[in-house]
Amino acid sequence: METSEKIEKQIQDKLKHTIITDRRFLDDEQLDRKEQFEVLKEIFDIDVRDREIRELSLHFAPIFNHGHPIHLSVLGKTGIGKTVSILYFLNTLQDLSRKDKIPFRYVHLDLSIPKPCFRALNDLACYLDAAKRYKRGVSLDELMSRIEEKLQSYEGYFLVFVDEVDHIRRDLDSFLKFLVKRLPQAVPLKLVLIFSSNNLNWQENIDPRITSFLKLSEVLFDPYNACDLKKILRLRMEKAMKTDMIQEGVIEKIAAVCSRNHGDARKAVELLYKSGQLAEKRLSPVSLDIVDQALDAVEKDKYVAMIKTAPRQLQAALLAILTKAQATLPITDCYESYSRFCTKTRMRVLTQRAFSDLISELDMYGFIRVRMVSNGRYGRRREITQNTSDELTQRLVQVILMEFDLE
DNA sequence: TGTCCACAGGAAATACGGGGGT
DNA sequence: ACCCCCGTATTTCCTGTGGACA
Repeated sequence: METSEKIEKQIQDKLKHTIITDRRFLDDEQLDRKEQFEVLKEIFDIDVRDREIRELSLHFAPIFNHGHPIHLSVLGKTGIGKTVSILYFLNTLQDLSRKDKIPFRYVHLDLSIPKPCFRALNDLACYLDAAKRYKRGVSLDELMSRIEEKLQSYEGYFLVFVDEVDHIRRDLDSFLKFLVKRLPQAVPLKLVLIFSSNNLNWQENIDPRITSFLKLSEVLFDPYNACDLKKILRLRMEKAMKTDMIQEGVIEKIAAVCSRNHGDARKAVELLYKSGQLAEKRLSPVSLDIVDQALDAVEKDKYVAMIKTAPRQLQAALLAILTKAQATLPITDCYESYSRFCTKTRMRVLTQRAFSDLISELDMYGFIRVRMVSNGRYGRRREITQNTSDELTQRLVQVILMEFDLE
């Protein structure tokens, strides 16, 4: 009797302290396009992204006059709503053009995960229903021809939204050459391209013969400021959480922290989500203190998740460094302990050259810091400094060992 | 001031693996 | 079943270089 009472009370307690009522609205991945648009529309309605949308409208207005807008380059950091704003805009554009009986279609080429030219073209072909999904084995030329063939009979506006152009890993040149020079000549349609990128100079490394041909207009997306973030967070909170469980100032704090860092809305929402989860676990409302803890947790999770999915060799390299106790150490020392580890686990031992690249990669991801030190007469070398807190270091070591099935 | 270490890091070569065409 | 082709990972080869030392 007593136990059942206890259980009942625990359940009641838990329910009373539930904070997140619909987690889907705290994670865009779980929303479908339509829901994303709805959320977005509400944000637009409170004047966020007003300027950007206006610029887009002005740029594409000529379509309704049978003009031909030039290509567009949309710039701005990640997580500030470039993709979803543009998609929303394009969708509206499509509706409008339908009303005016203007043939208009668009394709969203999503390169948020980097892929080579071949994949990108293949994706485009798939959207057009011009080819199936190949892994390998078809030449680029073949794909291009098929795309052209498919579009041969279409004469309206055709818009390709190349999302994160600079993510085309190899041969961005030939990809662009196709879109900019070859395709428009091969088919009768009116082609308009939109490129988005978080790198302001993404055109820098492109063959000048293409750039000179490519006339671009630009729209710049600003990072969200604290005020925008506050509006966005409040909206999400109302949709997904019990508002009375969230203390005064929490939203403001998250908005402030995130606007200071990157102005990234996705991260802000993620932080709100994590705070909610943490608070639920503690059976307490979301307080400022909990936000701090969530901030910490989000940061650490990022590193752990990254190393978990990283290639074996990279894991081994990091392990070799983390298990060395010194604060700073030259790469050669690391290489030794790395190669020892490899032989122990019967992995292939990479050359120093390759190892050196792994080190640079680890530096890029922020696991370690590398700096060049010159000893003059005695040569130059790079030195590695650990960049993670002791606690995180231990956790990373643990995770990597687990990945290797070692204790 | 010139030398020269000990490595960095670019470029090209090579190995590899897996899918499609035939 | 065999060959060809492409993308990726790694190796091999090589040139470049900051600055202590003589």
